[in-house]
Amino acid sequence: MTDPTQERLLQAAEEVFAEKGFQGGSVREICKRAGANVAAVNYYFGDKERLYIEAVKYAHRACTQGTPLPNWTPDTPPLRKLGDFIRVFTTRMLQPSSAASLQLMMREMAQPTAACVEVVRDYIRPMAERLQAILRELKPDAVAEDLYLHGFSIVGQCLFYRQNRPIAALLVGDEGFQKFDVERVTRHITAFTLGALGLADRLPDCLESETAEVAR
Amino acid sequence: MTDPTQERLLQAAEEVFAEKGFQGGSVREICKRAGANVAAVNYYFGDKERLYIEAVKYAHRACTQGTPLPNWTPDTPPLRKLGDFIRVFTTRMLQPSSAASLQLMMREMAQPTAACVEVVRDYIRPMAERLQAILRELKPDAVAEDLYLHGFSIVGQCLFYRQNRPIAALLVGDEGFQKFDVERVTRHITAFTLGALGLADRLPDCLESETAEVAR
Amino acid sequence: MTDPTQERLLQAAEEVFAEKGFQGGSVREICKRAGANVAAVNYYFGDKERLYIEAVKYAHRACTQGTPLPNWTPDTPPLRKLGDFIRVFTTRMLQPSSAASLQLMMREMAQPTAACVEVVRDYIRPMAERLQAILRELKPDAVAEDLYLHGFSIVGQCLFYRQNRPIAALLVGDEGFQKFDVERVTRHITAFTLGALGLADRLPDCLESETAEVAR
Amino acid sequence: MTDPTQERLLQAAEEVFAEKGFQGGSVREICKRAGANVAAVNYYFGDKERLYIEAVKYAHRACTQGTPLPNWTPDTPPLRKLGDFIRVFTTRMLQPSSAASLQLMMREMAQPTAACVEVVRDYIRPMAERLQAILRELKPDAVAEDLYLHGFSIVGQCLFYRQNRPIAALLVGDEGFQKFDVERVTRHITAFTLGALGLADRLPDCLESETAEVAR
DNA sequence: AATGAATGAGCCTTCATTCAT
DNA sequence: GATGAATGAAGGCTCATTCAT
Repeated sequence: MTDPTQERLLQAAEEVFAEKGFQGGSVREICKRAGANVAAVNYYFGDKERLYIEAVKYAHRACTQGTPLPNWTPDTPPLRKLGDFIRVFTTRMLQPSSAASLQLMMREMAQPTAACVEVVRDYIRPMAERLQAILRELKPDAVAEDLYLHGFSIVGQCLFYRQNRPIAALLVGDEGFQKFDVERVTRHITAFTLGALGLADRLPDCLESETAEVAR
Repeated sequence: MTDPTQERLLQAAEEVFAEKGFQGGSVREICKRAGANVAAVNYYFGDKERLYIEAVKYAHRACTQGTPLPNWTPDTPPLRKLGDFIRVFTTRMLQPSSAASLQLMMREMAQPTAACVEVVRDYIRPMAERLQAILRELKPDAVAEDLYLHGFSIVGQCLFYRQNRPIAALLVGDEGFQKFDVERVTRHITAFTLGALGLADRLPDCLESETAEVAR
Repeated sequence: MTDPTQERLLQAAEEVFAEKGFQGGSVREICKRAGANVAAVNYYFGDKERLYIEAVKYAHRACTQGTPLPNWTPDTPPLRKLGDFIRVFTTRMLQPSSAASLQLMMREMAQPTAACVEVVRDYIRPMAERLQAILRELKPDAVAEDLYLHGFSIVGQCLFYRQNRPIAALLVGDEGFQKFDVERVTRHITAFTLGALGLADRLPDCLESETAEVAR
Repeated sequence: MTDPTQERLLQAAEEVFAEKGFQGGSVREICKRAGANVAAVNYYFGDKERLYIEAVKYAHRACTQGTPLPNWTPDTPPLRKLGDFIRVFTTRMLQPSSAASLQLMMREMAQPTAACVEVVRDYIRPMAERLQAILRELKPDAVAEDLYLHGFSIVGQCLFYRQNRPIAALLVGDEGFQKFDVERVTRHITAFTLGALGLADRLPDCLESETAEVAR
């Protein structure tokens, strides 16, 4: 992790695998891009598959660490938390900085490998549980399955902008897609979701977060 | 197209590419599975990439034809159309029959290739325009971009169940995911969406479609 | 078998494997020596191991076909058969024509692989049974195990000249080893064996075979 | 030589090279088995080939020291010496204790390397000369070449049981080969050889050695 | 003296593709 | 028109070896 060659290999692997997939990316290209020897992958990671898994985890780490959730206090109101959550998610989806990382994650979702299990366990489940907790505060009487359905609806809206970005861009044009920036999408999804929860009038409670708090 | 060998090649390519991706799937395996000669791919399609594109289009055709939209009359109320649309989409996402086709589509979304352009033009854009038309009927004063945002929210909810199925299944368990069947998910997304549109009380107008109408 | 490329591959494999062993010989070198493509081995034989097995069998065929046993008639006396057998064996061991073939066989004996089973079944067992039959005629009252011990003693004497040729040549010098030609070794082993069988006075009955009959 | 790491490397090399040959055995595995560093081989022996040579010599030392010739007195009769010699040789060939050592020696015979010269000079030639001396006592009038031929016949019979053990075991079955134990083979080869020397009636003079004398 | 991190050469195999038939 | 034999390129990986410590 601290070894600079290992770090460069992970970065290169993230880019190459994101661009060409596990099968399409070659160890040779990754090493070349990382300025390392052909044998470096086997030396540091054992084999190509393990490098891939580590690259996926590295990618997810890059995605989440770049845009963390705010540090809520015990008395942060749940609506505020929900607004924060949506904003963090849309930010992750739309900011171009971590394009390769997200691309790699999307590949992993489409065709899960051994990496998926580790990523879900280490990174996704904690996020999911935080969203469930927020929704439980907002709908204390709902059964667990309904909470999941609501969570899926919220997250599904956010993920759309990354997972189907090429399609959306083809539909509305690249310049058209530019208009869907973080701010606009966040406001839309927040309003859409509050309406669905029957809390349309509480929209201001959600959006008062300073954007500076979550922007990196 | 009418050549039975060509047809078998497309089916085999759909399966293999869905399972292993473009790079992972081999021409040899596809030909073997289709009972054709090793050179058949190059003979019928020119090269592997063109076969892939045709397989993606074939897959999308299979997806849409398997679960078509109902034939609405001019006086079908828009809410009913919206309900139908959601049901058709969730059905496509959740029914296991067309697993390979959808899997291949998901791959293409995650990493668009030349096939993506053709699929969007031939199959996705028409669907998108129908949804835009429905939403325009429901919100005649909204600007085009807001209609898109609403459309993305609706479709994003539906796509979630396919694009992130492995993750969702890991979160709630395989047996837990079974509970999210077409009926339940359809009702949830319809209700969630109507609420977001401020039409929560109109839910019955959406759901009166006989399921037989959309079941294949 | 009839394919000239396949034939050349077998010959090249025999030489290379004889010289460097299974691990030491490379597919690349074999193909190069055979004037074939690098992929030819996998195309014709599947993998390196199968090529090796076929090369060993090819080598044994070359050894045995070059110096076959004479066609005995029902009334050929057993001593004559024994003399023929010894002469054929020493000829195979000492004639330089099939050096590579024998070298490869010796390697296989020292470290048997999957090829050994097939060679024993197809080529060695028939020879062994013929020797057993001859010995049974000469010693009708001996138990089977004693016949094997005698057979091993006879064959062991012959094999020595090939299996330990480098050592013997180092002991007596290369020019000294030259003196142990087929004729002399045959006479010695025949006389030694007849003496061991208590038939020393019958030596002439053994050696009357025309050498032309077994020389190639 | 006295360095314990060097000793462990030699033992490990003997085992690995015996099992997989020079090319098949890897320096890494040898070092691992010896609990030494990857670079230890190059440090102690220069390169892999020199380690191999030392391992072969080490193996031959282990073979001969494990079953030494008895200490004959000047008046030990030659027939007794011959019997001892045969027994020592068959014991070395058939006792399973030194399997790895002998296996490695057999490999070296089949494909002599630089190690062969040294082994012959240091270990084999002395043995050969002792056998020549014995035979010279028994056949004082024979020419040197005939003495060699007789020596080769004797040693060839013994070596057979090791050099062609896999083949013999395939011919008579593994359990069948078990019956050829040291005692039986020794008696057979001794009797066979005495008969060949025209001394069949002197068999008792050969076999009176106490077995304890040659057992390790 | 002795180590282990790091390397470049080479391994076997699979691949998509072509060409003569 | 349609095939299958044959190919060159490239794949992942293992190897013996070296060099700074």
